[in-house]
Amino acid sequence: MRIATWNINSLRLRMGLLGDLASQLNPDVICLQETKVPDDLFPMADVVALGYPHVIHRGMKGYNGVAILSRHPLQRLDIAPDWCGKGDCRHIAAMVEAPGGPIELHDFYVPAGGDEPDRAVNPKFGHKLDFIAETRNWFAARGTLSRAVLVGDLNIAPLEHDVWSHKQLLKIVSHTPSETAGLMEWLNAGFVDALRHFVPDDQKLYTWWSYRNKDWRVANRGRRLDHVWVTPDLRGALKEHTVLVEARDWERGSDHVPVCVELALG
DNA sequence: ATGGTTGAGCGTCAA
Repeated sequence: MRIATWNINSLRLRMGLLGDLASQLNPDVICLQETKVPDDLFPMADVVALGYPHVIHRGMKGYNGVAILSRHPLQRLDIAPDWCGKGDCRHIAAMVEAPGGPIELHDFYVPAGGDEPDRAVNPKFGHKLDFIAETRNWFAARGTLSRAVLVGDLNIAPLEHDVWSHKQLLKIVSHTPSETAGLMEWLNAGFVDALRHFVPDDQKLYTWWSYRNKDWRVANRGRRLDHVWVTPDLRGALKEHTVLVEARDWERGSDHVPVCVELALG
């Protein structure tokens, strides 16, 4: 079972690149964030033509938006609350048919949080902290989960080597101590960091490079904002991972690159 | 400290 996640930054603009992702990574399931398409305009026919007939999506005009595309049947899970009461299309979940039984799959798009890491002057930062506290509490209250996978653009790079300079980013939103501690609490509410299962903590690992760097590869000022978490019972099933770094050079690409994890289920 | 770029949609906000 191959599960990919990608902040596509507009699904309709990058439909062709989604095809490149599908052919290069061969995922069974693709989780998207920032689709930026209202549900009534979702390009269902194009997605089905790519080989993903089982689709759920939650979109709105202009911002946000998440979708799960699958080769295997899905059953939508509507058990989570409306995070922070905003109704803003940042989470979608499903039970996915898989060898050995269904997998519970969560696709998240955590608020970016604005520029100023101070909730007193920047409500977007407060929203981000509240969001990750709510999600952590909700998963913790569910007790020990099994056969669950959580992916998405979590907009936080939690570890020192998840950013190009730990020291220079400590006051930059995405790597401040309140965010990284909050994300680790959420992770520890029942998950294992699948990408760090494959790549040791002392090695640099990025999934995002700003549009604002002319030559992103030379500067290499990346951050690991995109994540794949699995419940501990699936740790032994983790088979391989891919961070599709070359996608950052795709013509009119996203500032995030796709990430894929293969699980040996059954 | 600042500025740099992109997308949605048409002024400006969000990232």
